[in-house]
Amino acid sequence: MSRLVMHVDIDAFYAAVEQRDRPEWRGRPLVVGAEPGRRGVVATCSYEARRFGVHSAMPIAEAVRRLPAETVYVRPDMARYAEVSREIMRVLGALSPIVEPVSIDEAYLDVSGLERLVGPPEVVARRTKAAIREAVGLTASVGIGPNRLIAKLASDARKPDGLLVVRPEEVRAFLDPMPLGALRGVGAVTARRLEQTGLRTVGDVRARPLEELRRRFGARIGTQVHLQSNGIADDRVHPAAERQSISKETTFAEDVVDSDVLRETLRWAAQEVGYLARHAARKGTLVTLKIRLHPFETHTRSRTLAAPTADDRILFDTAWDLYRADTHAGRAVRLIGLGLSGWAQAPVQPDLFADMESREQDPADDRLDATLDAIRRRFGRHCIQRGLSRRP
DNA sequence: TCTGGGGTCCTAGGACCC
DNA sequence: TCTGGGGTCCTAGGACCC
Repeated sequence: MSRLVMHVDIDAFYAAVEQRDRPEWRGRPLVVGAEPGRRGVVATCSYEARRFGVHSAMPIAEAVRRLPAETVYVRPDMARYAEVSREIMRVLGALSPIVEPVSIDEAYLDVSGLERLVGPPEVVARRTKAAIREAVGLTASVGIGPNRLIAKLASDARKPDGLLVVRPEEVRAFLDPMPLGALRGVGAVTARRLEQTGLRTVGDVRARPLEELRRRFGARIGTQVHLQSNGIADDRVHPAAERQSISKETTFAEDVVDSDVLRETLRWAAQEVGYLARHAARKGTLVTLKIRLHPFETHTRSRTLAAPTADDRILFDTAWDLYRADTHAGRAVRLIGLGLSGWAQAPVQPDLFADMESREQDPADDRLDATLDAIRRRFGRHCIQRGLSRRP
């Protein structure tokens, strides 16, 4: 029996919450993000704003230039969004016992067993959308497919308020026309590299031999794009994984040279990180200082401690020491912050193969297993690390 | 145009050990 | 005097995701 994965994504989440709670903002361009006139970017914007070409991660100054005067700008209210998110995840938990939240407004669900209980995938998807709308008054886009990749692309394909089910026999036709950036792990840099060799769509990648892709782009990326272009991806859904690190950083309104300001900012970050770590019942051994210098040059400096800690004072002393010892000390600083990781008793992360080999054999896994076996035979047992699996 | 903040994972060189 | 091979840890940087 093949698995059925559903991806749920709330449309323009932060902006939708704001418009839901302030009716006078509905129907108007709305931006949630940095304050206009200061440094920062758009976190999310309403669909009315997207019509002007504005999108997430766009510098706020550029958004202001593009948007009309009646645009509403609001700062994010994370506590409120988190509350709405918890309610949405609760609703999803009532639909399937296997829910994996991937961010504040997105989740994967294993809906394999729901056919007999609820009905065909389309019905499951419609019910999900209706339940979310009823519970929190927001619209969601929902995609269902044989694995995470296809489910995610299916939910993206009909946004906003979308619904799409892609069946196994439809996967290739669905994927082939997509741009390379649709594949997981292919961002701007990799997409450019792929395009330089004449590859433009997922179908183009699928038409190339695996060996060539591996030779040109490296074992990891080559194998990943090959598998994905054939519609092969992780179909497992697991409950939330543990956090691997906790960090706090801030960008100054203007670049800072005053070391007192840097020191006190680092002290604040250490207190925040220490507090969060203690509340997560975590102690870490790796302290990482992050600085971004003028104009936009990022560096990290880290130190492994002899004993795990969640102590503000130790975090601050370590980070400040790293800063003072750094050759860049004294230059104008745009951003400073620190992180803590390397938890005591770190959870073991099985790699993709280990997990697949220990898994109970399922006839529907044959195609995936055959492909992986072939790759293993040709390139050695350890040629694929984690990578298609985004969570332990 | 001028680039947030919070994360994950991978790579690669050097140290160090056997 | 010149020089193994494998494994793991540490550190810095970078691609990518939401």
